[in-house]
Amino acid sequence: MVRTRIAPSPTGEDLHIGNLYTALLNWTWARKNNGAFIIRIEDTDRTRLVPGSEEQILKTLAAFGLSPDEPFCRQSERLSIYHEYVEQLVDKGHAYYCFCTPERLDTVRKEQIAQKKQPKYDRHCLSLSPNEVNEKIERGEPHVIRMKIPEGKTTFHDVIHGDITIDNATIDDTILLKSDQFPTYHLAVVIDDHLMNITHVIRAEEWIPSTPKHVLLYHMFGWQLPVFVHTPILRNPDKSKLSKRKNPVWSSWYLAQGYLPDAILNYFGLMGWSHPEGKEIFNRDEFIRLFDIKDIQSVGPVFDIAKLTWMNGEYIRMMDLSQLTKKIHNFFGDRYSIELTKQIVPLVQERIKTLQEFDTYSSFFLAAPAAYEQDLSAQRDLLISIAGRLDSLTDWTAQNIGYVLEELAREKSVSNSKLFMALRIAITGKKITPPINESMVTLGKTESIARIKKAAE
RNA sequence: GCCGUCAUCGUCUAGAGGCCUAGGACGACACCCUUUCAAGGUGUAGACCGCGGGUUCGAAUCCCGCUGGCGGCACCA
Repeated sequence: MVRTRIAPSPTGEDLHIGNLYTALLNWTWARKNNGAFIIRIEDTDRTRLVPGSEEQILKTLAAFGLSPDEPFCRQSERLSIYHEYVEQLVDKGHAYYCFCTPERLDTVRKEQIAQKKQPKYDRHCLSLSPNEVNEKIERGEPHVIRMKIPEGKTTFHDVIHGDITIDNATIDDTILLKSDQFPTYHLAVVIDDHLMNITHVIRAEEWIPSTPKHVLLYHMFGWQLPVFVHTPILRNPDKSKLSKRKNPVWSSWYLAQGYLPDAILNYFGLMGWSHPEGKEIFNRDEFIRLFDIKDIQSVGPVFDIAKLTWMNGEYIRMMDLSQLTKKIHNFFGDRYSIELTKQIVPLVQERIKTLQEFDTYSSFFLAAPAAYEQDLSAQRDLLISIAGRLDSLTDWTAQNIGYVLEELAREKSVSNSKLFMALRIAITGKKITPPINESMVTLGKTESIARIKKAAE
């Protein structure tokens, strides 16, 4: 049975968008194989813990419909398990206690760098006798447990990258258990993935360099290796790893902007993977059916928000009116009444790319413009004529409005373009708006004419 | 610096030796439509497949080297 997982750290304000991408891949692979997708909170870094982060991450995942098949777990509640296993490693001679202070470590590292050598622990504490170790522990000296990297080379297979070999000499005697008795990622991830029967470790490729450590640990424990799948990492436009300095990275930011979960996930489906028929728009079921981890490309794609925005617009366009109306009304709370929303949605559905954009198109329905995007001083006479003509209109429909205004333009020898632009600015204050005649119907005759007269002042 | 990894239009990608004078999508641009801006429709430009060698009758596709990008080198994950 296929079992996948994602292992977010509650050290940020929300789920990182890159983690959402990995979550999608893991979730999809589990779904495709009728397996299980689980969430494990990796909260072993007590200093970077952010309150509320875990809750937000879980909430975001749920909002995207990537819910786990089992209750989530926290590494901080599994400390005794890590202690038990790391002791096994010490007993077998695969790990050792280290009492070096951070200051000494720092000094050693700086010397190594100055000598242009690779910064690596110098195994200062490896020579300690068992008695010395016991004495130091009894005395309460702070200590960590380090992995004793054996000589040789380590090779592992990755579904996307093929065989990867690393010389063990380049691997540091990594800390497995920190002085606060919490495990480091390397120890915890191996133990948990094994104990939780994870079959496929699908994670970002930034983990490739530390995978040999994990492989070594599996060997030391005598455990079977999972399948490793190192996925490309999403990039900023400058190709660096996606970061919050250069891009919005918190998943719920996209939700708050009015991007739809399905559109975002569909967009991610195009990152490093492509539909066999070249289709751009496809739903989750189709993705599950066609997706295969072996087809993922190894290049790190740039996260292109312009294409995401286009795709989101396509999703909005595909929604039926009542569904979209409900969604927009919920999105804005009481800012737009359900009745008003219902009237506006048909006017803007084709043009909005995000739910948030609804507001930029529609805010003039709520209040008369406070400012005009274009100067109307040269159009006063024209506006007054428009107001007069509309005032005499008895049947207030979009068609009639269009008819009389077109007639007015002809009489005045003014281009439609000019007349309607002046009207548009007068009514909405903006240059880009929903169809103006229909908008005026929604706004009502009295209000519309009042706005035109005001603009002519 | 050391280790690893990757390399097709600005971006996402198709391409697994001849179907490629390299296809699609986003974006850009142009035109059309039009009771208007936008939206929509149509079309155009855009990669000599990072560079240099090889293998082959034939290479974007295979091999080698180089260069460049990216990632990693914490008591962070």
